[in-house]
Amino acid sequence: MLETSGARGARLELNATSASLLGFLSAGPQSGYELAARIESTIGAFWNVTRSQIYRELRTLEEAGFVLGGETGSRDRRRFTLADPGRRAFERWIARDPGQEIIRFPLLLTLFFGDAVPRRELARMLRAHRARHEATLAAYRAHRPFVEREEPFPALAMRFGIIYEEAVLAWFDTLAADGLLEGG
Amino acid sequence: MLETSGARGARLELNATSASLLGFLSAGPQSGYELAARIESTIGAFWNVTRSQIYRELRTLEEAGFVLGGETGSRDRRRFTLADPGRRAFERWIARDPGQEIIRFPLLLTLFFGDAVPRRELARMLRAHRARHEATLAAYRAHRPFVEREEPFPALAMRFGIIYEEAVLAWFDTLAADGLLEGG
DNA sequence: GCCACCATGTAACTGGTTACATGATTCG
DNA sequence: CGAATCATGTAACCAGTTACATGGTGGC
Repeated sequence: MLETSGARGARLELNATSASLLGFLSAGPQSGYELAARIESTIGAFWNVTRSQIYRELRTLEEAGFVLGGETGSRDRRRFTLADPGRRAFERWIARDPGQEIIRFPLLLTLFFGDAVPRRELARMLRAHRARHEATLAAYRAHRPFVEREEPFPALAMRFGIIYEEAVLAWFDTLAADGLLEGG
Repeated sequence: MLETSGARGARLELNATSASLLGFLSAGPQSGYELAARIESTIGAFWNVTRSQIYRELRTLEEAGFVLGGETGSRDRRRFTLADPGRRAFERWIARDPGQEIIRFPLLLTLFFGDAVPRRELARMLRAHRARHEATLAAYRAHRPFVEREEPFPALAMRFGIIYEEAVLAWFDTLAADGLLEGG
């Protein structure tokens, strides 16, 4: 009688992705698709997650008794509800020391090996990426007031996003000053 | 007779990790361990790779005829040499458009859900991470002159590293101004 | 000459990505 | 009402991490 779903649950080691699902489910029951959309638009910039992953983690969390799957709706949609063991697991998880950041920045790889890249190609790439970052920064700035008013902690993360994007653009400017964005 | 190693090789799709191995092997034959050390100390900050991965990719690259494995030395060491098809594959790869960066910053996740974290714990974590970033920045600054003198393109990537770390520290300072680093 | 540490690699597992399937909804 | 798009999910594959094994080397 020890093997209840609660007991199983207590032993499941959360990973950051499934932990964040629990965190988002605190706000109420959601389907995988809904979670994916919210995650993408909130922590997506600094915590990359794909939908497939979410569905897999939800299944695991359900088996562990951390979330409860609801009825299957249209298009097979199921909303999941945060269960009590899940809430406790989340609280334990969120208080542990977070690891270092991991960055994968393919453009820096290209630049690192820049010797081997045709100059105009390189310039074209740099300009395209710069434009992308400008757009991202603009989007952050547009949403900022709302987030700051409504959600203090997420706003601190967004602040990072803004400072980060400003830094990236400043870096592009140093490349431009070296003439690397011209041509192509 | 079409299935020579060259023909096989031409079809192998490179991923960024194996491509960068080819890039590093341009500088001469190296073992997996040696590659790991050089990668860690050069692109490690923006291109995370583990040793196990390197060994696996080397095997694949060898099968494809992109690198040539040498004799087994002491402690099973084998140095790999860049072969001609490998050099061509690298040149094709490095000229393609690099994708967007992917960031996984666990501390931001913690902060995003900061409501749920005991205040002193949070302060402790933030201070610890700040210290880590200060150390990283100091290390970059120390190596910078050498890299700028010797390797222009890697120096541009390092420039990013410095700007990034400065931005991260500036962000920590805004948190400090909000009193979030105090206590604990 | 033994202990600690460095160099080198493999195997197994977990997490992340890509490709695919299909049922609603909207709109021209 | 048919085409395009959105919502929802699964399965298979590939990449990344963790844990482990073991042989040299250098210093006491």
